[in-house]
Amino acid sequence: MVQVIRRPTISDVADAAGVSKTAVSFAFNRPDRLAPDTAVRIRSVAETLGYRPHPVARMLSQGRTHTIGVLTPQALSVVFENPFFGTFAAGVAAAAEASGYVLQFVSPFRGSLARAIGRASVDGVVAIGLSAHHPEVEQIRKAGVPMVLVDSTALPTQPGIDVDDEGGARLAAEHLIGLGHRRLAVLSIESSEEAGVDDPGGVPARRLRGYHAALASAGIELPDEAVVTSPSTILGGTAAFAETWDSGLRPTGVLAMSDAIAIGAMRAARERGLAVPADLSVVGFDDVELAQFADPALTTIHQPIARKGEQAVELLLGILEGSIGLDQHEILATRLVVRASTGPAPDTVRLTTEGGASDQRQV
Amino acid sequence: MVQVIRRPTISDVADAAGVSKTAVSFAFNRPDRLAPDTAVRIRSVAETLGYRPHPVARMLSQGRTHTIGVLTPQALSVVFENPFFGTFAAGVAAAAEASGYVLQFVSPFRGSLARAIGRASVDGVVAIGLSAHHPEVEQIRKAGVPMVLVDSTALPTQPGIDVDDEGGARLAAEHLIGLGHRRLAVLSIESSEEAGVDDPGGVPARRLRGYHAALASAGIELPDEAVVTSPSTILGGTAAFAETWDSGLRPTGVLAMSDAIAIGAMRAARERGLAVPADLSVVGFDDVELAQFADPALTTIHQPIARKGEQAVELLLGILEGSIGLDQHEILATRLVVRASTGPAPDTVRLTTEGGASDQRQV
DNA sequence: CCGGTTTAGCAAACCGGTTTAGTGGACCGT
DNA sequence: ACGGTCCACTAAACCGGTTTGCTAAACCGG
Repeated sequence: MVQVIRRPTISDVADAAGVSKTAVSFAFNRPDRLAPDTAVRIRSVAETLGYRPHPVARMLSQGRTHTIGVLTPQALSVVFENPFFGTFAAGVAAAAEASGYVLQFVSPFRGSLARAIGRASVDGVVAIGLSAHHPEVEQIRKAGVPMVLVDSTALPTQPGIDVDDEGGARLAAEHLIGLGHRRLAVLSIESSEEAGVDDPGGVPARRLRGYHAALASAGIELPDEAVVTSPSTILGGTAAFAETWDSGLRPTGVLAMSDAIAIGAMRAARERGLAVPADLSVVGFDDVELAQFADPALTTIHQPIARKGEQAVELLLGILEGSIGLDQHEILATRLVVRASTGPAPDTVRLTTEGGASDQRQV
Repeated sequence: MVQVIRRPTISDVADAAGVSKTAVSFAFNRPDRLAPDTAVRIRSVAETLGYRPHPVARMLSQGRTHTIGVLTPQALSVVFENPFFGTFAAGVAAAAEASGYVLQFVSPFRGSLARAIGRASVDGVVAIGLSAHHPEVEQIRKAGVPMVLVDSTALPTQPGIDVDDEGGARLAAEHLIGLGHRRLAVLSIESSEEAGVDDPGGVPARRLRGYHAALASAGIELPDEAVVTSPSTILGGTAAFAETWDSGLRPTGVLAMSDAIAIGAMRAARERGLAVPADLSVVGFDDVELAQFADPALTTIHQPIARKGEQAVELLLGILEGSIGLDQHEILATRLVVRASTGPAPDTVRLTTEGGASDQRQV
């Protein structure tokens, strides 16, 4: 009912032009194998008939779909709400579009990513935030689908793209330490997968190591209760800082593992009468677009989010055409971006400057 | 080279189980047509062989892809950066996932959407922000691909989902008028397509009509130079307000056609020493997540962005299975959400309250 | 004028499933 | 013992392209 007029097939064109199916196929794909004027004639017949090669049929016979899948460990309905993912997807899309590839998003189907992959018609896959030790990764690899892991553990036999999370985290902590902060709190993020929370190769663990490294070499202690984990959202950050503060901790600096959490934390701080950065310094992570528009503008660790997406598909396409080995692994640099949410520690202020931060409530 | 181990086909399973291809197909799709134990046996053989039906082959023979396309008039690399689109996509994804459909995003290929659709393997399409008068819409319809237009002109023969832009805009304007504002500026958005800027059915035109309607019935004039258009981004809003203010206009209220523009305008206002809402009231449009986290929290017109996406695919799926006619068109409600970015007009303040807004700089 | 090479185009196999139209045997009532 | 149903399963056609191997004609130099 829906499709009244049958779409013309290659046979229709062949008949109308008085040639074989082969000739029509050649007219589109290998014009050099036809006399020039024949090719032109066939194409014009095809045009008047409104013929378009059926993409699915073409996929089947060529054995390639010209589609790359983006694998997410969470449902798409949650993942698309995340601006970080949006930027990553934009990068993926840019590279895919440039190479004429189409994008398909793949999320767990009835609880299983492997099942979902089986239903997807893709040449290869870019997986974001999927732990390399995830049990399904092995299944997918066995299924023979080339895959690039982004933000995952570096695995020798598995191509991947990462950023220098540990180095970035260290920069963040060193920045606060350099400003005189000694009492710090870490607002950690939940790993996107259930099992991965304490995956030693996961992003949260890597960032935590970076924080620890900087603190250790400055001889600063980070008590366990000063590390609290929450979902990487503004509300999550608000709740996490509230929990920290209300439990009696009085940090002068906050190391947040995402910008969303950092912004939420600033909100909670303001609600408690704290001024940022006069009373509390906050440094985020990721440098999403929003970070520069926050109030105050957020000091954070920049990572090339979109670039990660581009690199991932470039790597994947290289693997698909066989020009790149499977052991390729790239680590992109992170850097500190100082904006307005960090400043000298309150204690230090009294010693070095005078005035400045007005409303100090130290404990 | 890449795919060393050939993926098992239905014939492999048939041979291994000593049955016909048909039987294997039935074992998966119509178990009732097989003796129960045979079906079980076949499935277990398939399992041990690691057989998964080839999705592309299945698409070809069934004539359905179980994929719905999301059509965007701009490149995906720009569209994914837009939080509004992210929320819309989340809604689309929620409905698609619930029905077991896969998502494919389709953007112009070599400048043409029709070309892109021709390359896409989808059962139907949800188009966002595509003018119904766009020349390509007709091409796509002729191609026989069912399509639901979102945020487009209502066309009698074309199913669509819209929100009450005009009514929402009127609410926004009435809100400011009710607060005593008389000198207003409108920050308009560029239509997503080049041609559509002055499409009388487009979203910007509809919202502008709503503003005008409210102003007209209050007897307030809106000079042409008080309507300025910019891209729907924070920076766009900053620039637009700057342009307005620096050209000598001194509005006490701003009607922004998107939240991003509103937030940008607040930023520009603050840079000029204006306090929001004491000196300037700003009302946005859309109610994206960010609106509630802006400082001050943004008064805006709420529209059900994600719900629009859900409705669109529900409508599309209904059309695909033939249970819904092609003339269906839904208009979702909008409503005013009052937060902290609007308040009494400065002039009025002196008359009705005393004190309150401190730092008034009227001209 | 002749054997060898190129050129232009075609028939048929193939990709991996689904679906239609049977087929042979078991079971049934009479 | 016999015609009719049912049941369990299969052979072959089909979806709409691409690709391989081949043939007949045109072209070539000697």
